[in-house]
Amino acid sequence: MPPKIVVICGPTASGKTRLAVELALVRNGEVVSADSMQIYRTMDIGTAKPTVDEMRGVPHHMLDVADPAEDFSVARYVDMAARCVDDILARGKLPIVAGGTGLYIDSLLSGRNFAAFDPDSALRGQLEAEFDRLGGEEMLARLKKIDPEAAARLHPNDAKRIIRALEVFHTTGKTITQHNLETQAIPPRYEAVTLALAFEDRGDMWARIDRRVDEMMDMGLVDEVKGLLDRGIPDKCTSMQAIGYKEMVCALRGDGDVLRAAEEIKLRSRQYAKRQLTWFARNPAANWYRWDAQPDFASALRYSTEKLEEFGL
RNA sequence: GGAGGAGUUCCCGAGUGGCCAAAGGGGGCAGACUGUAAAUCUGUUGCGUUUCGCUUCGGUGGUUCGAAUCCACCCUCCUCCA
Repeated sequence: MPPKIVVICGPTASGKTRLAVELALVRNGEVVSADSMQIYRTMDIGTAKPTVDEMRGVPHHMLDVADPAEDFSVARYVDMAARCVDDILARGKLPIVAGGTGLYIDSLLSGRNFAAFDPDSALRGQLEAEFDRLGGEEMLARLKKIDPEAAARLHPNDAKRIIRALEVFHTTGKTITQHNLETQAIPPRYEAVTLALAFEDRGDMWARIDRRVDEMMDMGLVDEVKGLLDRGIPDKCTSMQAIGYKEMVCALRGDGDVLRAAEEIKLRSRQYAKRQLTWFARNPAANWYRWDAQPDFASALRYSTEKLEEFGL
């Protein structure tokens, strides 16, 4: 049997950080972040990275493990996070994976491995150029000849996935469909009890997100982004795709209207939260805990420990 | 007071007699997702008993076989002249 661990997921600003800490305190746990942007050093305010105070002495892992100028990826996340989890288990403590990046969480739990990848390969550049020149229909037709199943699933506009499917075939000789089947056959690395946080009412979630963005502005988001800009972090870096950063960069380079940028950040965060909900809703095993207007952590903690016990933790 | 201009579906905005329930964009809603994932992509968005019917384009009335599109009056807003 794979080792048992805890997962806390949910959309942005749903209280994951706080619940993870509370649970860790009562269950002798350590937190492993599953957040694709909190991995970057110096990106603290805009990613709502837990502060030392918020951590309340509970060890946190997978924060600040990469430089904003580096490229990061799911595969790297899984390698590093799995080591953290295994180490926590070896020390007899409870790993609590908490975060909002669904792909990272699922990949960590599944034990999935990934086909080789090189973002700067000649092949990749060539495929991208061909996609631009020939268009999606043409590239999808090409994929259909080698991997009809993948082609049937993909939309002609889905450039990223069409290119990746072709790339996997050309570099490994296996179709992505075949690769996926093989990786699905790998037994899960961990068995998780999943706690999913959300708000009963969407309007309450939005209000919470708005407030959080206002707080980020008060805490100095603008200066944090200026710092990154001064360091010359290229726009194409993964880190610069983060909500809160790309909008602010745009404003600072343009008319300097940071308040309008903050409104944009609120909007993008709401939309992101919806995508997260869609992702997590796919997991039939998730135990949802839905807040009313105000989160009640005492009650959520009771619910969580109950679920842990049912799960045998 | 005078001269122009404008009011379109949640928002912006096209549409100047039938092919208009009304382009396009935004937002909303829903979904996808296997090395960029806070990314990327898709569907949908007046109502209904849904290959058809009903209500809608500031208001009222009119012209017409037929109007968001033409006419009259009214209301609101904007610009300019007083």
